[in-house]
Amino acid sequence: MASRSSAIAAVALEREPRGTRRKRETRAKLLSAALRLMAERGAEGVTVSEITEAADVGFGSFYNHFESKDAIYRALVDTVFDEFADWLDAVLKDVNDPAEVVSASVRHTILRAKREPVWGLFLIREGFSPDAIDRGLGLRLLRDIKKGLAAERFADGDVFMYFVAVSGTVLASIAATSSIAHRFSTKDLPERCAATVLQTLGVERTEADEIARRPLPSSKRSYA
Amino acid sequence: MASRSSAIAAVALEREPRGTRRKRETRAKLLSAALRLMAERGAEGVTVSEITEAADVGFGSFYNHFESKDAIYRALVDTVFDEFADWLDAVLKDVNDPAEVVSASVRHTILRAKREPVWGLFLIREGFSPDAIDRGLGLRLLRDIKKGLAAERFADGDVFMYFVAVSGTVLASIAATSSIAHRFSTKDLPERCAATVLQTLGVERTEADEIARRPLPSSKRSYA
DNA sequence: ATCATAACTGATGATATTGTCAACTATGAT
DNA sequence: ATCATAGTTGACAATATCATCAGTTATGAT
Repeated sequence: MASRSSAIAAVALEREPRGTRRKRETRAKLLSAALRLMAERGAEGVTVSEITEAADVGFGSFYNHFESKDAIYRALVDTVFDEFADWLDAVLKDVNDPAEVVSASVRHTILRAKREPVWGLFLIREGFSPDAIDRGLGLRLLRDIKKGLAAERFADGDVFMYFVAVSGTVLASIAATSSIAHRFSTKDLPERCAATVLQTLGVERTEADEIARRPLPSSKRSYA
Repeated sequence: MASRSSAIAAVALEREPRGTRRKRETRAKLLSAALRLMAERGAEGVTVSEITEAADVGFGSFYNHFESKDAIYRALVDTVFDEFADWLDAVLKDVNDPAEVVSASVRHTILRAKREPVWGLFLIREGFSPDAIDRGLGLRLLRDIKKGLAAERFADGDVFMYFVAVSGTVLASIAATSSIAHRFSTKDLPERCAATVLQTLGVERTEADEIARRPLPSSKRSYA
């Protein structure tokens, strides 16, 4: 085990010099700390020194990687919204039924929010900001809804309303988990949310339930 | 017309001494300025001096009314979420059909967000914050959904999912208006959103469309 | 008209935050 | 082993923000 992991480390070293790795890790620590703090208190409510302290790096290091607080925030939005959309595309590239694509996307999103509450918090906090909808996750959803309509898989209807209904329902599901949810069960929330969304898109109730419970196409690879 | 309104003003003066009115107006100016600034930049991203400057009152006046930035923010949440819920209750008190209550609530909410974009911005910015769902608007919606289920007006289903679907769809409608909406028409958005929401609750499509287009019970009185 | 009270005001000192920089350390090439 | 380079670091000065307070103005009762 030890020899195996050091062999892996050796290979990694060969590909990526220590210096480069060190820099990348500092940047990653800053991004991760900023994600947590900004999700909890909002982008503006966090100071640079709080970020560097939480990341356990020197104050000055921040400015080696980002020119301002706003810059790290923008980098964060890119990471959260775009990288996850790319990951979804990779995981679901072989799924042909648009209904199943939407269902699996919804489930993966809610699952990740549950596994990484900070990620979920950031998603709901920034998901409605005017310049955030028009990005990775949103564009991807719009595309899938159009596909489903073209294939007559969804009931003939209003693309725009379908889009806001699906995105809004998913975000609200995640948000409600940490507020009123104490009075409700959130067991099987990914599946229940997927089923509700499919019904809104006009899929028959029993079929919606069935699709929402299918084995979830997944991946061993981490999100980013 | 002029004599009528000055008569009203005279009565108001009699009931409310100038001093009291002055104080109330200062407070109102502060709240209104804070609403605009916090909606645009987030609660934490605004300074007290920015608020007093925008409100056109002295810096020190702020602390006559609120003990901190956080205090004015909380007062704002109360205003936005609770007063509007009370207003909705007053306007819709004579409507008996739960489907029509939900439809009219949805339409009024979107209409107000359109008339007062700052109000809408604040609603979507704070509507998902963990302690904001569990307030006026949210509790009211929950109550109406339960009523509709008890009356078997909505399809038998998951109260929690119904709640998040309706609230999420409304918030996302408002949010999308100022982002991706440039590629879609938002004509009749209140009605389209109400119809979508009713369908999600299990109301038949043609009936949902009809309810969503009924004359909207309204009121001459302002919201607050 | 006079006065006590309530509300407003901006200057002030205390504190917090920012962005820069010169010194320091780790890295990897020679 | 030596050295140039890249990356890290915290101290520092400049600036921003906060909360208080003593002085001012408006109000309304006598």
